[in-house]
Amino acid sequence: MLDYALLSALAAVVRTGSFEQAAQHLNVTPSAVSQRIKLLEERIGAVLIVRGQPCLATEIGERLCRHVDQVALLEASLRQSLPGLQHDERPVTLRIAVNADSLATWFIPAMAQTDGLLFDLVLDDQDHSADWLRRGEVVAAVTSHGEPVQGCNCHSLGSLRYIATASPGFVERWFPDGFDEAAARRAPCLIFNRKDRLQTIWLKEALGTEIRPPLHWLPSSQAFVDAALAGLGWGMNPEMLVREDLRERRLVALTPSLPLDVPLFWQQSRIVGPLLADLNRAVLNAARTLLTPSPAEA
DNA sequence: GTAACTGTGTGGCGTGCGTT
DNA sequence: AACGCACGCCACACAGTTAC
Repeated sequence: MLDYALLSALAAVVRTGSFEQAAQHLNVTPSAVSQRIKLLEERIGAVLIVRGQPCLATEIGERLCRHVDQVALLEASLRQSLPGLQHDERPVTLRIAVNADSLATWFIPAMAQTDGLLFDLVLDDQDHSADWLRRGEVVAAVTSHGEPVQGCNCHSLGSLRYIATASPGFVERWFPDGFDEAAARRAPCLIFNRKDRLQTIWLKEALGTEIRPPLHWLPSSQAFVDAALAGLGWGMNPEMLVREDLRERRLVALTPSLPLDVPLFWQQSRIVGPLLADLNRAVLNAARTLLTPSPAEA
Protein backbone atom coordinates (compact mmCIF):
# COMPACT_ATOMS: atom_id res chain seq x y z
CA MET A 1 0.00 0.00 0.00
CA LEU A 2 1.35 3.43 -0.93
CA ASP A 3 2.01 5.88 1.90
CA TYR A 4 0.31 9.14 0.97
CA ALA A 5 2.22 11.23 3.55
CA LEU A 6 5.39 10.26 1.69
CA LEU A 7 3.80 10.81 -1.71
CA SER A 8 2.56 14.26 -0.75
CA ALA A 9 6.17 15.18 0.16
CA LEU A 10 7.29 13.99 -3.27
CA ALA A 11 4.54 15.99 -4.98
CA ALA A 12 5.41 19.09 -2.95
CA VAL A 13 9.13 18.89 -3.83
CA VAL A 14 8.37 18.42 -7.53
CA ARG A 15 5.80 21.22 -7.53
CA THR A 16 7.95 23.75 -5.66
CA GLY A 17 11.34 22.64 -7.00
CA SER A 18 13.07 22.46 -3.61
CA PHE A 19 13.00 20.59 -0.30
CA GLU A 20 12.87 23.85 1.62
CA GLN A 21 9.81 25.27 -0.14
CA ALA A 22 8.14 21.85 0.02
CA ALA A 23 8.73 21.86 3.78
CA GLN A 24 7.12 25.30 4.13
CA HIS A 25 4.20 24.07 2.08
CA LEU A 26 3.74 21.01 4.31
CA ASN A 27 4.45 22.86 7.60
CA VAL A 28 7.40 20.61 8.50
CA THR A 29 11.17 21.06 8.47
CA PRO A 30 13.27 20.38 5.34
CA SER A 31 14.78 17.45 7.20
CA ALA A 32 11.38 15.79 7.52
CA VAL A 33 10.83 16.21 3.77
CA SER A 34 14.27 14.78 3.06
CA GLN A 35 13.56 11.75 5.24
CA ARG A 36 10.16 11.17 3.67
CA ILE A 37 11.66 11.27 0.17
CA LYS A 38 14.50 8.97 1.20
CA LEU A 39 12.08 6.47 2.76
CA LEU A 40 9.83 6.56 -0.30
CA GLU A 41 12.81 5.99 -2.59
CA GLU A 42 13.90 3.04 -0.44
CA ARG A 43 10.43 1.53 -0.50
CA ILE A 44 9.96 2.05 -4.25
CA GLY A 45 13.53 0.97 -4.95
CA ALA A 46 14.25 3.82 -7.34
CA VAL A 47 15.46 7.41 -7.37
CA LEU A 48 12.39 9.67 -7.57
CA ILE A 49 13.96 13.14 -7.53
CA VAL A 50 17.03 14.47 -9.30
CA ARG A 51 18.52 16.79 -6.66
CA GLY A 52 19.39 20.17 -8.10
CA GLN A 53 18.11 23.67 -8.63
CA PRO A 54 15.33 23.09 -9.23
CA CYS A 55 14.74 19.52 -8.01
CA LEU A 56 13.16 17.52 -10.84
CA ALA A 57 11.17 14.29 -10.84
CA THR A 58 12.59 11.21 -12.53
CA GLU A 59 10.24 9.28 -14.83
CA ILE A 60 9.04 7.11 -11.93
CA GLY A 61 8.77 10.20 -9.70
CA GLU A 62 6.66 11.88 -12.38
CA ARG A 63 4.33 8.88 -12.56
CA LEU A 64 3.90 8.86 -8.80
CA CYS A 65 3.14 12.61 -8.83
CA ARG A 66 0.46 12.10 -11.46
CA HIS A 67 -1.00 9.34 -9.30
CA VAL A 68 -1.09 11.70 -6.30
CA ASP A 69 -2.85 14.33 -8.41
CA GLN A 70 -5.41 11.80 -9.62
CA VAL A 71 -6.10 10.54 -6.09
CA ALA A 72 -6.54 14.17 -4.94
CA LEU A 73 -9.04 14.74 -7.74
CA LEU A 74 -10.93 11.54 -6.94
CA GLU A 75 -11.07 12.52 -3.29
CA ALA A 76 -12.31 16.01 -4.11
CA SER A 77 -14.90 14.50 -6.43
CA LEU A 78 -16.02 12.10 -3.68
CA ARG A 79 -16.31 14.93 -1.17
CA GLN A 80 -18.50 16.83 -3.59
CA SER A 81 -20.84 13.89 -4.13
CA LEU A 82 -20.99 12.81 -0.44
CA PRO A 83 -22.17 15.85 1.52
CA GLY A 84 -21.51 14.06 4.83
CA LEU A 85 -17.77 14.19 4.24
CA GLN A 86 -16.03 17.21 5.63
CA HIS A 87 -15.35 19.79 2.93
CA ASP A 88 -11.67 20.32 2.13
CA GLU A 89 -10.87 24.04 1.80
CA ARG A 90 -7.86 23.46 -0.44
CA PRO A 91 -8.58 24.31 -4.08
CA VAL A 92 -8.35 21.50 -6.60
CA THR A 93 -5.76 21.65 -9.39
CA LEU A 94 -7.00 20.47 -12.78
CA ARG A 95 -4.44 19.41 -15.39
CA ILE A 96 -5.79 20.16 -18.83
CA ALA A 97 -4.34 19.79 -22.33
CA VAL A 98 -5.12 22.71 -24.61
CA ASN A 99 -3.79 23.95 -27.95
CA ALA A 100 -1.86 27.22 -27.93
CA ASP A 101 -4.29 29.09 -30.18
CA SER A 102 -7.28 28.21 -27.96
CA LEU A 103 -5.29 29.43 -24.97
CA ALA A 104 -4.45 32.67 -26.79
CA THR A 105 -8.07 33.31 -27.79
CA TRP A 106 -11.09 31.81 -26.00
CA PHE A 107 -9.92 29.39 -23.26
CA ILE A 108 -8.81 31.91 -20.63
CA PRO A 109 -12.26 33.60 -20.61
CA ALA A 110 -13.67 30.11 -19.92
CA MET A 111 -11.21 29.57 -17.04
CA ALA A 112 -12.14 32.96 -15.62
CA GLN A 113 -15.78 31.90 -15.35
CA THR A 114 -14.94 29.19 -12.80
CA ASP A 115 -14.42 29.62 -9.10
CA GLY A 116 -12.32 27.64 -6.60
CA LEU A 117 -10.30 25.74 -9.23
CA LEU A 118 -6.58 25.92 -10.00
CA PHE A 119 -5.29 25.09 -13.47
CA ASP A 120 -2.18 23.26 -14.64
CA LEU A 121 -2.26 23.62 -18.43
CA VAL A 122 -0.34 21.44 -20.83
CA LEU A 123 0.19 22.93 -24.29
CA ASP A 124 0.00 20.65 -27.31
CA ASP A 125 -1.32 20.73 -30.85
CA GLN A 126 -5.09 20.12 -31.13
CA ASP A 127 -4.35 16.91 -33.07
CA HIS A 128 -2.24 15.57 -30.18
CA SER A 129 -3.90 16.94 -27.02
CA ALA A 130 -6.21 13.88 -26.82
CA ASP A 131 -3.10 11.68 -26.40
CA TRP A 132 -2.58 13.28 -22.98
CA LEU A 133 -6.06 12.09 -22.00
CA ARG A 134 -5.40 8.58 -23.30
CA ARG A 135 -2.23 8.41 -21.21
CA GLY A 136 -4.20 9.59 -18.16
CA GLU A 137 -1.94 12.62 -17.75
CA VAL A 138 -4.75 15.20 -17.90
CA VAL A 139 -8.41 15.16 -16.86
CA ALA A 140 -9.67 17.11 -19.87
CA ALA A 141 -8.50 18.31 -23.27
CA VAL A 142 -9.37 20.73 -26.06
CA THR A 143 -8.81 18.59 -29.12
CA SER A 144 -9.65 18.17 -32.79
CA HIS A 145 -10.62 14.53 -32.08
CA GLY A 146 -14.41 14.17 -32.14
CA GLU A 147 -14.40 10.49 -31.12
CA PRO A 148 -14.70 10.13 -27.33
CA VAL A 149 -11.49 8.87 -25.72
CA GLN A 150 -12.19 5.80 -23.56
CA GLY A 151 -13.73 6.85 -20.23
CA CYS A 152 -14.38 10.40 -21.44
CA ASN A 153 -17.35 12.52 -22.42
CA CYS A 154 -17.04 14.51 -25.64
CA HIS A 155 -18.73 17.82 -26.53
CA SER A 156 -18.48 19.71 -29.82
CA LEU A 157 -17.26 23.28 -29.22
CA GLY A 158 -17.53 24.79 -32.71
CA SER A 159 -14.57 25.79 -34.85
CA LEU A 160 -11.56 28.00 -34.41
CA ARG A 161 -11.39 30.05 -37.62
CA TYR A 162 -7.95 30.67 -39.13
CA ILE A 163 -7.10 33.24 -41.81
CA ALA A 164 -3.93 33.09 -43.93
CA THR A 165 -2.49 36.51 -43.20
CA ALA A 166 0.57 38.62 -43.96
CA SER A 167 1.56 42.28 -43.82
CA PRO A 168 0.65 44.45 -46.86
CA GLY A 169 4.38 44.93 -47.53
CA PHE A 170 4.96 41.14 -47.51
CA VAL A 171 2.11 40.60 -49.98
CA GLU A 172 3.44 43.37 -52.24
CA ARG A 173 6.91 41.81 -52.24
CA TRP A 174 6.07 38.08 -52.53
CA PHE A 175 2.63 38.07 -54.20
CA PRO A 176 2.72 41.14 -56.54
CA ASP A 177 0.59 39.31 -59.14
CA GLY A 178 -1.76 37.72 -56.62
CA PHE A 179 -1.62 34.48 -54.61
CA ASP A 180 -0.50 31.64 -56.90
CA GLU A 181 1.44 28.37 -56.71
CA ALA A 182 4.77 29.70 -57.98
CA ALA A 183 4.83 32.56 -55.47
CA ALA A 184 3.62 30.31 -52.63
CA ARG A 185 6.63 28.02 -53.22
CA ARG A 186 9.01 30.95 -52.58
CA ALA A 187 7.27 33.07 -49.91
CA PRO A 188 8.45 32.33 -46.34
CA CYS A 189 5.75 30.73 -44.21
CA LEU A 190 5.34 30.81 -40.40
CA ILE A 191 4.92 27.47 -38.68
CA PHE A 192 4.25 26.85 -34.98
CA ASN A 193 6.14 23.55 -34.55
CA ARG A 194 6.65 20.20 -36.25
CA LYS A 195 3.12 19.07 -35.36
CA ASP A 196 1.55 22.16 -36.98
CA ARG A 197 -0.09 21.11 -40.27
CA LEU A 198 -2.51 24.04 -40.73
CA GLN A 199 -0.39 25.76 -43.36
CA THR A 200 -0.02 22.55 -45.39
CA ILE A 201 -3.74 21.79 -45.21
CA TRP A 202 -4.71 25.32 -46.17
CA LEU A 203 -2.23 25.47 -49.10
CA LYS A 204 -3.67 22.21 -50.45
CA GLU A 205 -7.21 23.61 -50.19
CA ALA A 206 -6.22 26.93 -51.74
CA LEU A 207 -4.05 25.63 -54.58
CA GLY A 208 -5.08 21.99 -54.93
CA THR A 209 -1.51 20.73 -54.54
CA GLU A 210 1.07 19.96 -51.83
CA ILE A 211 3.58 22.77 -51.42
CA ARG A 212 6.58 23.02 -49.09
CA PRO A 213 7.42 26.71 -48.68
CA PRO A 214 10.49 27.98 -46.78
CA LEU A 215 9.63 27.99 -43.05
CA HIS A 216 10.11 30.14 -39.95
CA TRP A 217 9.53 28.14 -36.73
CA LEU A 218 7.70 30.22 -34.09
CA PRO A 219 6.25 28.32 -31.12
CA SER A 220 4.09 31.17 -29.74
CA SER A 221 0.64 32.39 -30.83
CA GLN A 222 1.43 36.04 -30.16
CA ALA A 223 4.89 35.81 -31.80
CA PHE A 224 3.10 34.31 -34.82
CA VAL A 225 0.97 37.44 -35.18
CA ASP A 226 3.92 39.74 -34.44
CA ALA A 227 6.05 38.01 -37.08
CA ALA A 228 3.28 38.40 -39.66
CA LEU A 229 2.94 42.10 -38.71
CA ALA A 230 6.71 42.53 -39.08
CA GLY A 231 6.59 41.10 -42.60
CA LEU A 232 8.65 38.04 -41.71
CA GLY A 233 6.27 35.59 -43.38
CA TRP A 234 2.67 34.60 -43.86
CA GLY A 235 0.85 32.34 -41.42
CA MET A 236 -2.45 30.81 -40.38
CA ASN A 237 -3.60 33.11 -37.58
CA PRO A 238 -6.76 32.72 -35.50
CA GLU A 239 -9.28 35.27 -36.78
CA MET A 240 -9.94 36.35 -33.19
CA LEU A 241 -6.27 37.37 -32.78
CA VAL A 242 -5.96 39.35 -36.01
CA ARG A 243 -9.47 40.84 -36.44
CA GLU A 244 -8.33 44.29 -35.39
CA ASP A 245 -5.14 44.12 -37.52
CA LEU A 246 -7.20 43.10 -40.57
CA ARG A 247 -9.67 45.93 -39.99
CA GLU A 248 -6.84 48.48 -39.66
CA ARG A 249 -5.06 46.97 -42.73
CA ARG A 250 -1.92 46.19 -40.70
CA LEU A 251 -2.48 42.63 -41.97
CA VAL A 252 -4.26 41.37 -45.07
CA ALA A 253 -5.75 37.97 -45.93
CA LEU A 254 -3.93 36.14 -48.72
CA THR A 255 -7.28 34.92 -50.11
CA PRO A 256 -10.13 36.65 -48.24
CA SER A 257 -12.77 34.08 -49.20
CA LEU A 258 -10.91 31.01 -47.90
CA PRO A 259 -10.76 30.76 -44.12
CA LEU A 260 -9.79 27.44 -42.51
CA ASP A 261 -12.21 26.27 -39.82
CA VAL A 262 -10.73 23.77 -37.34
CA PRO A 263 -13.48 21.95 -35.40
CA LEU A 264 -12.67 21.61 -31.71
CA PHE A 265 -14.01 19.24 -29.09
CA TRP A 266 -13.99 19.26 -25.30
CA GLN A 267 -13.22 15.83 -23.85
CA GLN A 268 -13.27 15.30 -20.12
CA SER A 269 -12.67 12.29 -17.90
CA ARG A 270 -15.91 10.81 -16.50
CA ILE A 271 -14.14 9.59 -13.38
CA VAL A 272 -13.88 13.15 -11.95
CA GLY A 273 -17.11 14.26 -13.59
CA PRO A 274 -18.75 16.13 -10.67
CA LEU A 275 -15.60 18.17 -10.16
CA LEU A 276 -15.60 19.35 -13.76
CA ALA A 277 -19.25 20.40 -13.91
CA ASP A 278 -18.46 24.11 -13.40
CA LEU A 279 -15.60 24.08 -15.89
CA ASN A 280 -17.72 22.20 -18.45
CA ARG A 281 -20.40 24.88 -18.28
CA ALA A 282 -17.79 27.64 -18.57
CA VAL A 283 -15.99 26.00 -21.51
CA LEU A 284 -19.20 25.31 -23.46
CA ASN A 285 -20.44 28.82 -22.71
CA ALA A 286 -17.21 30.52 -23.84
CA ALA A 287 -17.02 28.34 -26.94
CA ARG A 288 -20.63 29.15 -27.87
CA THR A 289 -19.89 32.88 -27.54
CA LEU A 290 -16.43 33.03 -29.12
CA LEU A 291 -15.99 30.15 -31.60
CA THR A 292 -17.50 29.78 -35.07
CA PRO A 293 -20.43 27.32 -35.04
CA SER A 294 -19.55 24.05 -36.81
CA PRO A 295 -21.56 23.40 -40.02
CA ALA A 296 -23.75 20.79 -38.27
CA GLU A 297 -24.67 23.26 -35.51
CA ALA A 298 -25.01 26.40 -37.64
C1' DG B 1 -15.24 -9.77 32.10
C1' DT B 2 -13.77 -5.17 31.97
C1' DA B 3 -11.37 -0.98 32.91
C1' DA B 4 -7.16 1.16 34.21
C1' DC B 5 -2.37 1.20 34.37
C1' DT B 6 2.38 0.17 32.74
C1' DG B 7 6.15 -1.17 29.68
C1' DT B 8 7.84 -1.65 25.06
C1' DG B 9 8.32 -0.96 20.17
C1' DT B 10 7.67 1.91 16.24
C1' DG B 11 7.20 5.90 13.43
C1' DG B 12 7.68 10.71 12.64
C1' DC B 13 9.76 14.84 13.62
C1' DG B 14 13.31 18.51 14.95
C1' DT B 15 18.08 19.77 16.09
C1' DG B 16 22.73 19.98 15.06
C1' DC B 17 26.29 19.13 12.16
C1' DG B 18 28.70 17.36 8.02
C1' DT B 19 28.94 17.25 2.95
C1' DT B 20 28.47 18.90 -1.66
C1' DA C 1 22.81 27.51 0.22
C1' DA C 2 20.77 23.12 0.01
C1' DC C 3 20.58 18.49 1.22
C1' DG C 4 21.70 14.23 4.02
C1' DC C 5 22.71 11.83 8.31
C1' DA C 6 22.86 10.68 13.32
C1' DC C 7 20.67 11.25 17.37
C1' DG C 8 17.18 12.17 20.70
C1' DC C 9 12.41 13.36 21.81
C1' DC C 10 7.58 12.61 21.59
C1' DA C 11 3.17 10.44 20.46
C1' DC C 12 0.84 6.48 19.62
C1' DA C 13 -0.39 1.52 19.32
C1' DC C 14 -0.28 -2.70 21.34
C1' DA C 15 0.38 -6.34 24.73
C1' DG C 16 0.71 -7.71 29.37
C1' DT C 17 -0.56 -7.01 34.21
C1' DT C 18 -3.44 -5.67 37.99
C1' DA C 19 -7.59 -4.24 40.46
C1' DC C 20 -12.42 -4.25 40.81
